[in-house]
Amino acid sequence: MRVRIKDIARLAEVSPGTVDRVIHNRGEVSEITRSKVKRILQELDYQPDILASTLAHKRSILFSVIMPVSANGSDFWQAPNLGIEKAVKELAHFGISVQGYYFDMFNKESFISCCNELLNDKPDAVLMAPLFPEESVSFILRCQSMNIPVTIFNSRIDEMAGVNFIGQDSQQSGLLAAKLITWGMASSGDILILNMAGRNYNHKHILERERGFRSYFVTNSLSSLNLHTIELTQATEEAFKKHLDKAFSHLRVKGVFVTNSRVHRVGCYFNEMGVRNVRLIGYDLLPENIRFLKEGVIDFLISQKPEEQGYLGIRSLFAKCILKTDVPDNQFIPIDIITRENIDFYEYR
Amino acid sequence: MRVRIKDIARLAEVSPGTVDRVIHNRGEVSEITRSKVKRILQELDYQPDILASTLAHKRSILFSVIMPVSANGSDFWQAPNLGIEKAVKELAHFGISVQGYYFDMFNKESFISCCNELLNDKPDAVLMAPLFPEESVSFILRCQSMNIPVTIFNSRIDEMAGVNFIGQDSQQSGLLAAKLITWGMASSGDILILNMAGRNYNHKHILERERGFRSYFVTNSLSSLNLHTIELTQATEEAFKKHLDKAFSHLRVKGVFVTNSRVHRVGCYFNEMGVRNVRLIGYDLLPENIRFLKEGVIDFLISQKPEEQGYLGIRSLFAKCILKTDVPDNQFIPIDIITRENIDFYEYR
DNA sequence: CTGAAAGCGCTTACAG
DNA sequence: CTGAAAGCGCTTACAG
Repeated sequence: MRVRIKDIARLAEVSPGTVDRVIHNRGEVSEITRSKVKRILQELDYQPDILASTLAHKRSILFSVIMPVSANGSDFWQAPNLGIEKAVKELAHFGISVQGYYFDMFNKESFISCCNELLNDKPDAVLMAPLFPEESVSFILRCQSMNIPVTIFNSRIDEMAGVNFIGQDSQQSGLLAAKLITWGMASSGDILILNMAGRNYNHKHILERERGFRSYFVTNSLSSLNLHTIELTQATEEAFKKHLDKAFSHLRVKGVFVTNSRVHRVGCYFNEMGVRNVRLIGYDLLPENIRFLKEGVIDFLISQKPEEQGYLGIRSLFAKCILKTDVPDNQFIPIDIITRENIDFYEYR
Repeated sequence: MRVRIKDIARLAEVSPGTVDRVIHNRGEVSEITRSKVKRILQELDYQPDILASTLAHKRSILFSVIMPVSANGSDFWQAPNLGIEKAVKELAHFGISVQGYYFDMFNKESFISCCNELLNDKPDAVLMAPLFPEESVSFILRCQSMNIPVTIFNSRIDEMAGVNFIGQDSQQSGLLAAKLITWGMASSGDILILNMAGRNYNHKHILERERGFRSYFVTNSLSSLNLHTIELTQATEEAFKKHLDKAFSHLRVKGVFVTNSRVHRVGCYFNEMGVRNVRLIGYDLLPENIRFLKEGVIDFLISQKPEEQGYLGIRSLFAKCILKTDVPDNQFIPIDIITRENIDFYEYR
């Protein structure tokens, strides 16, 4: 039979109310009874019944999520919401609700005002995509001073005590991309690395992917393949085409690695120019990318599983706030390899 | 504010007890009040508070799991238990406990006696790996006559109303294996398909993988690659070696596809005989397989995610018994592609 | 600093 | 066939 507060109370010769005060460190208990109750709690390994607890509370818990607003077209930032909704549905019985705060990822001010708004609403915990490193750190410090736990996802910032991270190992994903793009590649030639982030906002992420990608060629002595990084950040459509035209006319391009989700733009280029037999690999299951994957233009996509990141993010806050269980400092998301043959089984449920 | 039984009772001018009787079809209610209460329940879209409900019940729910005992060495059948335990931990607050019944997968009698034992314990729901198709069907029928919901996992049996399935699309996984083994394969040659199931018990599964694998070569007109199926079911170590020796001396073997988790045996053979540059692909993240994957002897492993199957299995029973929500007839597990570059992120958590 | 009592929303005997 | 009361384990005013 499970140990109840009532049992502890009887053994400690106090009332249930007092036991409750001890359990939750509410004070107003003499040191002597406190230690006595504490001892018995430990001896019997008392575990609270969180169903009864949440039922009695009848308070509702607010989790706040702060991340970029999903831009038109590239709706990568819409995906986490699917996972968040799933988690909320599962946990709705515990009186959990979620409030989202969406900032413009190219506008630091909008991030800061989101942060302020969020703190005004006094959430019980925060899940955040820390796109602006410095501002994120100072925001986290503010949260911590208000005793609000924080979990970050998608991109990392420097280690901070008490902050949990959920996301992918970017460098390893680049290394995996290199394995896939070179696997069984017979002849020598050139491989392009295309960086075309919307802007520099998340550079660390992207750089790590490229670093991982390049390291594979060094480790495996693939010197017959030449790597060329092309920076297309903020490139116009015209500049984009010009760069690729130049590369394809001067080099024997065997493969193209796009370091983010814009790989569909290269897919378009391939189709327009009739490029064939050039391997193409990039990130994220955007609808445009999936289309090219199914057509056979894109060979592999690496998924960051943004939905799962959102899901695990909320579960992480739940564990911290309600269950009071330990949460791992870092939860690394698997690096899923998606092809036209298995894509159908990766729709988020 | 959430609608409570009390609210319904007041509106229907009856007592909470009567509302409860209507909600759970307990009978002992006059048709006239029943329909009145029913109407109001629907109008207000009453949703029970399952926390309060389980707290008041104070009964415990028993889920039974029936699957093969994990054989020595090949512990594929140990993996589902990890997921099951994870689910039970998450749901422990709802008073759920799990009892496992393990049969010898080569012994039909042991399966049948497991079934009988299980039913004696009168579980609230059953999760089962239906290795013996006919006996499984008759067992399911017995469960259904006792109003015990059933979810099956890993392998399918013919469609049965009310039975939910969780598992992988075997044919598609074979097709994926073909894509990976041929991707960028330059020259012509031979490809071996090795069937070495312990016995014929799960033949359908295996056959579908082979069928999917072969279909890829037809669809993509890969006629320069010749496929050879080698049956090694129940082969001794000696026969195994003899078959492979023969194949490797007569054919220009470019790749080997093992249709189940025994791919590590081929890995051993490769190491012993110094076989190099032959692609090797198989199933499941057994420790022996992972070792060869990390060494670069096995190129790809396809994971059936047995842990996730177990996890989803229990969640499926939970949804049916406690939440009373709809559960999809078929839940297809993603077909994960595992390489030495991403294996580290696929340990089950 | 401590205890008795009422309540969270649902369920379960029991009485009529 | 129906209702009033007690209880699940925990929390929260309130009284002392």
